[in-house]
Amino acid sequence: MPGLFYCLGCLIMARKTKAEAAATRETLLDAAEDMFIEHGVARTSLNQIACHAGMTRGAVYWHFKNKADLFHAMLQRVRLPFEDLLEALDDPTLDQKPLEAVRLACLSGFSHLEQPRYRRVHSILLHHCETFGDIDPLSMQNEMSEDTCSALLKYFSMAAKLNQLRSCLDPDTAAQIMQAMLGGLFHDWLRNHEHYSIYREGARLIGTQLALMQQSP
Amino acid sequence: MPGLFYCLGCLIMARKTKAEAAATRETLLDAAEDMFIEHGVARTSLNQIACHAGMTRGAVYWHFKNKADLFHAMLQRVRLPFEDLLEALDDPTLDQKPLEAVRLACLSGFSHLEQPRYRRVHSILLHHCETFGDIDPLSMQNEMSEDTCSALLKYFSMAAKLNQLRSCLDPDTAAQIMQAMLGGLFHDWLRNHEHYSIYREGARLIGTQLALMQQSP
DNA sequence: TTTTTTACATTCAAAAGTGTATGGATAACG
DNA sequence: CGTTATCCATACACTTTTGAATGTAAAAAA
Repeated sequence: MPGLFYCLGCLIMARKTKAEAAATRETLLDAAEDMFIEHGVARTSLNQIACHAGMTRGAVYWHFKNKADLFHAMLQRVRLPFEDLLEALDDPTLDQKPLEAVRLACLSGFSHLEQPRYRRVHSILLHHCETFGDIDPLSMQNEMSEDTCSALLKYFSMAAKLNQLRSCLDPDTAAQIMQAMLGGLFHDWLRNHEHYSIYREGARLIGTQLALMQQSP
Repeated sequence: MPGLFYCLGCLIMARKTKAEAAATRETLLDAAEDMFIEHGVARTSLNQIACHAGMTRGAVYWHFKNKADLFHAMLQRVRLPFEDLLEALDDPTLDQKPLEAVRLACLSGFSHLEQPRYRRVHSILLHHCETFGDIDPLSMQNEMSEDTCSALLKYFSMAAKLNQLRSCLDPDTAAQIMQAMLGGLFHDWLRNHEHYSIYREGARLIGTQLALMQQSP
């Protein structure tokens, strides 16, 4: 346990190695997640974060410029789930089955979301922070929505061309309906993730919805 | 202009009539809505609210116990939209057309939401406040979701009994899908209400979705 | 090895916000 | 018409939080 000893009755924490310093940075971000979820972003002070991590504000101000900088670092530890969702859509074997591609992309997104760190950070973004500093969670949500909707539109258009979409359903409307469903599921599950698995329930709902949208052969 | 004059170089505001006092209370609540939407609930001080209303904190502390009390009063100026939605479902002429009842209930909810005060307060609840005092917006959202879902389930069950629901779709799943859609639409529109009308777009999407769910005769 | 930089803890000053106490003119009431 | 309670502004004490300054022992560099 290097660098830990007493000096004049006061506990002195000496310099850490680079690896140790990086670890304390992660510890601080973990502690910030905890406090943000429990008390909200605005109502947790940097001192609360430092204490919960077993340190003082000195550590926080060394690793981060201020609270907004720490918040930004916390966000950058996770990638947005819908990017993964879009990634999974790039499967060449699904070119002839666009609705199946949408289904698998949703499943991929759900499974990413169930990882604790992803879930916690997105819960903070959606439910535990107001507009804060240079970070506007609403515009971030809007970006996610637009990305999702445009990707969905692309695949629903393919489905329409392949005559796999019900004739009464145009691709735009299909994409909007699906995007609203995904957003609703997302918000709902983040509010009470301990009650059910978004992977299981989401898969079931998305599956039946896609079946409703599909042109019966 | 009663009760307004100068005294020793300092502007003195004398006692108002009861009607005037009630008006300043409303003015304070309006100002609070403005500031909450612009800066978030946690990051607006009572002084900012008072200044934006053209008064001082004295007025705020006279009409409200503290910030949480003011927030609660702001919420009580609007009723929750899904209560109206449930209200509209109580139409006896629709007993034989439960899916149509659901559609009309959604329309009723949408039209209520487009009233500025409803929209603003719900926008604050969903997007501009963290858990605050004795008010937990997440549990309020959960209550709204559960109420909506149980009402939807009731009517989708009726539809199933009347053989108006597609056979591949059980009432529970139908209610969950519809509730996710409504929640997604709700969040989406509150994020950028200036871009479209939830009444028009919502009506269109809900209509096609219900058509997808309906058993073709 | 010597010097410099790092990785924090501690301390301090300043600002902001809250709650309360006080004052004061007048509307409301008897 | 006199009294009282009201409606709000002002002033004060207190707490909380922030950002910066300082100290320091060891890691890292020279």
